[in-house]
Amino acid sequence: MTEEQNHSPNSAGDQIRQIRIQKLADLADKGVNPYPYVFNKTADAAELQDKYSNLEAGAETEDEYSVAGRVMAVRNSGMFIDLMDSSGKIQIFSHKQNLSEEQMQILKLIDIGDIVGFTGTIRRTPRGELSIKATSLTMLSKSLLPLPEKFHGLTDVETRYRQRYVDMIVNEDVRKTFRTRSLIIQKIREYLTNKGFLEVETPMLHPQAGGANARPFITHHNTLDMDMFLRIAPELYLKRLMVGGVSEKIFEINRSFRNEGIDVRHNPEFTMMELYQAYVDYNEMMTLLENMVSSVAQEVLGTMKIKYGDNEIDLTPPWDRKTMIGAIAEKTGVDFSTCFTVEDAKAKAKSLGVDPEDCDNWGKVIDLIFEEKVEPDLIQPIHIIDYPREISPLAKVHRDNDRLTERFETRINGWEIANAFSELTDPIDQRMRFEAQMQAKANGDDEAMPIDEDYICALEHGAPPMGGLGMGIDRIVMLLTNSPSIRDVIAFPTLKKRQ
RNA sequence: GCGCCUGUAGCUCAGCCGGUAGAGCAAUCCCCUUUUAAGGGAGAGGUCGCGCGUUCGAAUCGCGCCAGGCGCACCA
Repeated sequence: MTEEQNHSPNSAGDQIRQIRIQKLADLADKGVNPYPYVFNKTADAAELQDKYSNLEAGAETEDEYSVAGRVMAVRNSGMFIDLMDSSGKIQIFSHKQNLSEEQMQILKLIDIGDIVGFTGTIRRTPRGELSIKATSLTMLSKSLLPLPEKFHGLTDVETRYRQRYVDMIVNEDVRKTFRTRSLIIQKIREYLTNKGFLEVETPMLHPQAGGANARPFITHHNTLDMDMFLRIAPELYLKRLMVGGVSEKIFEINRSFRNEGIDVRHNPEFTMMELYQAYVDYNEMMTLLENMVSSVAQEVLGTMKIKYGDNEIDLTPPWDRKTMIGAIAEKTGVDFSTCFTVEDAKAKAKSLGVDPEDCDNWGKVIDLIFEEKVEPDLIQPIHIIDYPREISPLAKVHRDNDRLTERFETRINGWEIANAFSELTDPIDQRMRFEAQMQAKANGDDEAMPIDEDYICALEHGAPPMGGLGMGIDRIVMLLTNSPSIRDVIAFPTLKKRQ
């Protein structure tokens, strides 16, 4: 945001800023660089709070430390300062007995929001607050703009997202969420590398968008003079790597982009983990997923029983498994395993109060009924298995039923958090699946996958049988941090440009 | 894309059956000087999201636009 947008001339904000710019000049007059290069910090706030937790009120020590952080509150004309670093807070006690006249002058120029370093001895005040009795102070960064109010903080949702740095300064919960996000991803990485998976990277710029049913972002490469697509999934490239055989177990954690609606569970760019393992099927993927997610929860939160909103969710494996058709039969009493035609399926859908108008095949009808009748009630973790062939163009046909595929989607709290298959490795079948997608596209399905000739070529060189799994990282983070919106777990969520 | 709600000082909010704006915090100056939402005093700070209309007069009423939230649609 530019200064012009943020501060109209003569506004209160601009006055505050002008006063602080004057303080920069005052500091310069005293020979102080308000933006120096280094500071020798010797302790974190939390470290000291922990180390001196048994120090009695009123006790003084000779132990000297240098701390640094952001000034969050000033009391008694600067005698007491709450200093916050990324670990926590500690109080600074600045008395004229302990500071030079020059230092006292600089103290007067400190504002809430400045980053300052203090050196001094540890004491606990008579009122019980652990403090650094300052013997020197160092301005480390003069802030020019005021922070939100100390009591109510920043609550305006738009400002929180647009100026996330302010949100983070003021709201400890936000900082904590992003630390937890980082830890979750680190633990997933650890889990997979410990199991022998190799982390790889594949292109984000694709000549055509594939690997999922979604509308892509289109961009243009000038020198090549060709349109390119931001990837909607890494899937087809990861399976090319499996053909190549760099490793029999690979994974990628990175961004995908989908040009679709934005809501509490969708951001145009989002983070997915996809993994592939040779010589196993989707059953192994279910086991791997539930073991991985539950152990990550255990490591990050110390428990497998998590709270999300009003729900208590138990991630302890094994998770429930139901076939899609079985789950529908259980919920509605209608058995689609003996229903073979689109017309028959549509008639059954209507009898259940579901409108199947846009469904042009059996599989889509089943999927629609599942979404409307079964999905909303799936709070506890569950693998929904054996999806219809028509809606699963990259999954191997089910070994016992050629109308279905060996595919599952895992749902937690009603959300799809993972999608996995026994990967389709038969190049002849894959070509037919792509052709069926092209037919769907011709019939108006603008999210149908285009045929990827090079991918088929890769399969024609021979891909090992393999299980593959995709997992939405943002949604896992939402669950493990009890965040109601995906924007709470993405540092800088996509927002419309201000005009 | 559709529906509902929101937008007033840097921040958090009043004011909204029309008479051109208030509080607390932050900031400024003074007092106080072992406080912790420190305290006391004084003064300052505003194109009331933007535009057009109705009206003698609009933060307030109407229409349009912008931005955000929630729900629906699409999707992971």
